[in-house]
Amino acid sequence: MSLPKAYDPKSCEDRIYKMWEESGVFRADAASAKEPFTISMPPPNATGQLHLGHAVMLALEDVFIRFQRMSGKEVLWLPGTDHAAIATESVVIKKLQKEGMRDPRAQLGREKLVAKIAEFVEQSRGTIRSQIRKMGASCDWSRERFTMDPMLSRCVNEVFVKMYGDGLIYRGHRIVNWDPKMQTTVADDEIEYVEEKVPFYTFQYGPFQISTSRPETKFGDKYVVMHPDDPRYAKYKDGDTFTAEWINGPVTATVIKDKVIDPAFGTGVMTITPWHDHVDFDLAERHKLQKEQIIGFDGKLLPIAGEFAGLHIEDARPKVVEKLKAKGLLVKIDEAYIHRVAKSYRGSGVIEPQIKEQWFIDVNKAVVPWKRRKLSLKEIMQDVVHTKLVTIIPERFGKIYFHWIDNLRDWCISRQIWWGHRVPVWYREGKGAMDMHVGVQPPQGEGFEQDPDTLDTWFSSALWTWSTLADPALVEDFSLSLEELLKQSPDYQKFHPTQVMETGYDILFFWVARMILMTTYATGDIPFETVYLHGLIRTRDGKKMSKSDPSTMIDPLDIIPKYGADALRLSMIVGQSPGADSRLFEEKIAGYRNFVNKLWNASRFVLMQCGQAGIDSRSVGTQEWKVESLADRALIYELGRVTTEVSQGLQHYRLSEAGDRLYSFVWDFFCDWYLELSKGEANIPLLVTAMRKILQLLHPYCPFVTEELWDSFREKDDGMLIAHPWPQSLSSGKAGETASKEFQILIDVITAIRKLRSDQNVEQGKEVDVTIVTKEFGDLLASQQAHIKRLARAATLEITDRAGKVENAASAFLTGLEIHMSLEGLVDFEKERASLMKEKLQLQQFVASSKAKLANEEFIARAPANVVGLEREKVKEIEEKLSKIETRLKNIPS
RNA sequence: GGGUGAUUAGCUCAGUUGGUCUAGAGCGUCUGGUUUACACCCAGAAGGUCACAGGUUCGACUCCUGUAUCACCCACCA
Repeated sequence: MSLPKAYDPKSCEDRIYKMWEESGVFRADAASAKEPFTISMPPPNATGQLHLGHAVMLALEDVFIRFQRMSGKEVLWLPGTDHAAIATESVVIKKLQKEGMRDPRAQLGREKLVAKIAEFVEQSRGTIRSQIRKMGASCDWSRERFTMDPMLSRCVNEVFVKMYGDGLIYRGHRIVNWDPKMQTTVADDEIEYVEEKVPFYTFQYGPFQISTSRPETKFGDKYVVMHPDDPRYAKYKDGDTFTAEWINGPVTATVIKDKVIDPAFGTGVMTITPWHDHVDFDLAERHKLQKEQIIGFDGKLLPIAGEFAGLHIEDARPKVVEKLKAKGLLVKIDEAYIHRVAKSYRGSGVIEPQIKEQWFIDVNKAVVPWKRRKLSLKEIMQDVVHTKLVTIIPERFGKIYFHWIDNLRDWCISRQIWWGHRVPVWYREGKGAMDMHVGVQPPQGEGFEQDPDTLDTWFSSALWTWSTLADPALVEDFSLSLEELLKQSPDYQKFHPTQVMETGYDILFFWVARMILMTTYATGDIPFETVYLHGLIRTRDGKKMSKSDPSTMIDPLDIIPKYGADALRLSMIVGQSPGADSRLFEEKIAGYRNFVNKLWNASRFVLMQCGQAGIDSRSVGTQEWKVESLADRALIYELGRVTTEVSQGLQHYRLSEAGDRLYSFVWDFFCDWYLELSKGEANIPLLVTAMRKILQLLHPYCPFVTEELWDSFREKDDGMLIAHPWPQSLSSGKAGETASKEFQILIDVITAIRKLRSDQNVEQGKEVDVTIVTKEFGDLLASQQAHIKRLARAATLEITDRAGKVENAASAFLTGLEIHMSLEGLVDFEKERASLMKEKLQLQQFVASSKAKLANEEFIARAPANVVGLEREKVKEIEEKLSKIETRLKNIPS
């Protein structure tokens, strides 16, 4: 069998993926006796395309999954998509507008628009499915879910009803972030602040001067607020009233004193607009002040604005300023004022706070039974992380998480858009009051009308780890409570809680925190044991890749055909630490493409050796392989070590470290030395065994090449590599360690000779005579002379222990035709001895001084007991180190 | 304003309980190479006061304090 000279990912990736998928290895079995290992794939938004953020998520999770699958776990990796309420609706509306529809909401109506969005989503999900496959993700497609599937929707309703019953969901008039463009509320987290330079006006308001950047909201202002301790305004008392000339004539205003006012800012006095500002709203609530709406939900001024009514706020501003100026009330304008404007994270308009009736989740009400206490949702979120039921990697995000919870306000869950889960509440005119029905199903009676609002998209995705595992066959069985439903769902029983939640740190609050909140509340169990957070992928210059600037974007779909999915995966995993942003650029990917190719060629070489020896590479394992050479022994030892280290690394989610270890093992040890030395005297059974192990170890990282190569090394009883058991680490004990050390000496000698040749400008390829003078390693080097001769191009090699000509007996000398100088490579042991001696001396000094201290009665009497204890412990520790150093010194041949 | 992190070779980054780190890798640069797989390769070289200043220690890139620069997150000012 002969393989092409270079690995061509294009020619095999799709074929291999198809083979895996059709074989059924991706499919999890809820009836299996094996220990489960579950990851719920963070569902990409059902809009548009996958980007590098998704690619890194898929790569990391696939490594976890493949490792655990090979390690004998029953793995479930459940894929799916999120309906992404606002994001999707706004994408589709924009699309329709581009196609010429002026106002799609009004023109189509609810039902038709939702149908249009559903159509778009279906298409988009198809794209996403194929992109996930391109990355090699070995997820269980038979269990693919969508947040708006019937069963997932039912879970949403179940949880809503349960929370309502517990008094955790309430409806109230509160100030919310209103997006006039999308005509919906937006969550606190979904707002980002953009700095803008705007004029900052100061006006005369009765006896006070007040400043504002938004004069157009000031029509209804009839309170002035100042700090109670501000001496400038000491003569005014809380509750005092006065008359002020204002935009549309005189108003009666009231003085309010409150500590939120910063006396140092502006004039230290402000008027308030409670309907359109969070802080003012809180203040108004505290002092029970009147609130008036100034701006309509369409962003235009209401009748209270008098002559300005109907104007859009943007247009009204200069006109209002003009009028105030004409009245002589404008004191000054500061043109360089930096103001932070709230904008929607979803990329639509400027946020205008408004008071609206909305649904909220109360995060402070202590009604949730947890460990024989009643806790609030906030407290539950804190408890599960504090008690390490949920571990966050990297740890520092725990702090950020707690900080976020401390500042968490009630969560507004209703949205005024149409795409999403409709609030499961129905109303009808009743006798005197409104009839309200909150239920999983619509009410029986006549005349009920469902709440027009939909739920925040994170409400449904917060249930993702388990709503996806509820048995869809039971969706119509409404006799079952949520608890019973889950009890009767085999997947839920087998695979929940999940083991790892792997996602970007940017959605720690949006999603991870809310999953912990909702899942722990709804199921009484955590959603996952470990949270593994990855960082953002940035450009080479450290900039964010943004859709608005396509030149900064790297599209996985451009990279994969060029470099292969394996190379892309490696470049996003190796050399990255969790939670840290990283930069990606083509050269980096090319570097890992080269590695993949190196692996390919190493296999090719091994296969060639098999061919030359007339051995079938697929039936070597049945033969006994014998350990022949020093290199063989060293290989076995190193193979054992790398297996142990990689297994441990993967177990502890240290993917980068383990990957890096494999990279250098394969390239620097296996290819550069073992394969080179095996030329001419290949131990084929061992070579094939090593190759098989390497493919197994690398498979989680680069599944495609390894599976492709596996075909050449697969024995009769082997299936696909993806399903092959993870290699056990062979232990070869002391003998192996010695072999490894001796092998290192051989490498050092060869390297040293090569370096000498280079220093002496010996022509490449020209053979020289070499003399090595050594006391300790004569036998070793003599047994390896063929290798030294070949790899260092030595015509003759003399090894002697005559140290006569040499001052330092420990250093070796090389004598070529014209070369006679000292060789540095061999003195490692000497150096080691020297450094160990130095360390030993230092430690001995410490032990001596410390013991003297401990013998001193005065010290013992005066020092606190724990200090003495610590000192003793430290002495013990150092003495242990000393004894280790002793043994190491003894092991150095002298 | 509060918080978190980063600062190691020209560039991108590793360095997990302080002691084989006399600080490594990849890319780039330079020199030389058709050696029984691989030029997506091989052999070598140059290049670092581990941001700065103190402290703890027998010993600090690693721990502590402070400073500087950068990045991000949270809150938000009328």
